[in-house]
Amino acid sequence: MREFDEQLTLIDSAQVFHWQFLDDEYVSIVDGKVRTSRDEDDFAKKYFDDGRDYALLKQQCCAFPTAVKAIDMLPGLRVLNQPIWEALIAFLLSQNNNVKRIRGLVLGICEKYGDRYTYKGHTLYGFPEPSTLAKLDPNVLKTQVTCGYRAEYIVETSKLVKDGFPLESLKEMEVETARKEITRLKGVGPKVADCVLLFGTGHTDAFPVDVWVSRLMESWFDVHGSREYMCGEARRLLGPNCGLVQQYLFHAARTGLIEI
DNA sequence: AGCCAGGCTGACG
DNA sequence: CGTCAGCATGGC
Repeated sequence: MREFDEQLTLIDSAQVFHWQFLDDEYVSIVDGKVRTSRDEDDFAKKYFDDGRDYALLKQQCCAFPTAVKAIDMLPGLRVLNQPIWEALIAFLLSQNNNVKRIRGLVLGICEKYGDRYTYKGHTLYGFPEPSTLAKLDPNVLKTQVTCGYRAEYIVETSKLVKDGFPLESLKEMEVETARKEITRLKGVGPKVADCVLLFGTGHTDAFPVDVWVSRLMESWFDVHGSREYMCGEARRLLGPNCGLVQQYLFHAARTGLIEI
């Protein structure tokens, strides 16, 4: 029996956008299959990050009271290991956007172009394949999903992935190498890259800096400068699991749990 | 009503 | 190398 905060991790944390609470359980289509938070197969163990010592995280950043506080205030928050493709599309849509709308866009792209599934009388939709999105006219996508200028990023990226862009091999690379590689995709800058690496390839040392993290780095850690600089400082200060810590910090800041 | 959102691109110094 | 307008859309 897995113990973690499902509402927090799967719905509220903004690391994934296509889970739903139906009847009495959390359900999604992940990698082409119906998944629930109660699954106990090997895929689920990896996806839900079973086996990680989350208590150890606190120890690793014990020099930083606010980090410890954030971790203490959010017990049961986990960092998922998502399929890279799904994380990539979701975070392409996320840029310069708010969480509520990102969820709508991700669900929209699944409903419009993904396979349909039936689970206990509910209809669910999976992520569309790269080849499916690669065929779309960006203007049509823009009309059907209202993702604005991001439509071109989605289609361009889908074409490259369909034609063999090696997403899986990112897992074997050092963060900086993987980062450089994935930012070749149009619409993938430093921040989106770090989200894909943190949530999709298991790079726990990827440290996404968005507007919230930028603010919190200044006020909680007294780190000032460009987002790239903050990124490096975070790794230096918080260590090789700084990405996992980021998730606690981000949520604490964004929800106002801890005052910026 | 107007600023903001899990930013990026391309242009220009 | 750093800076910056422009970008689509909707939440609040």
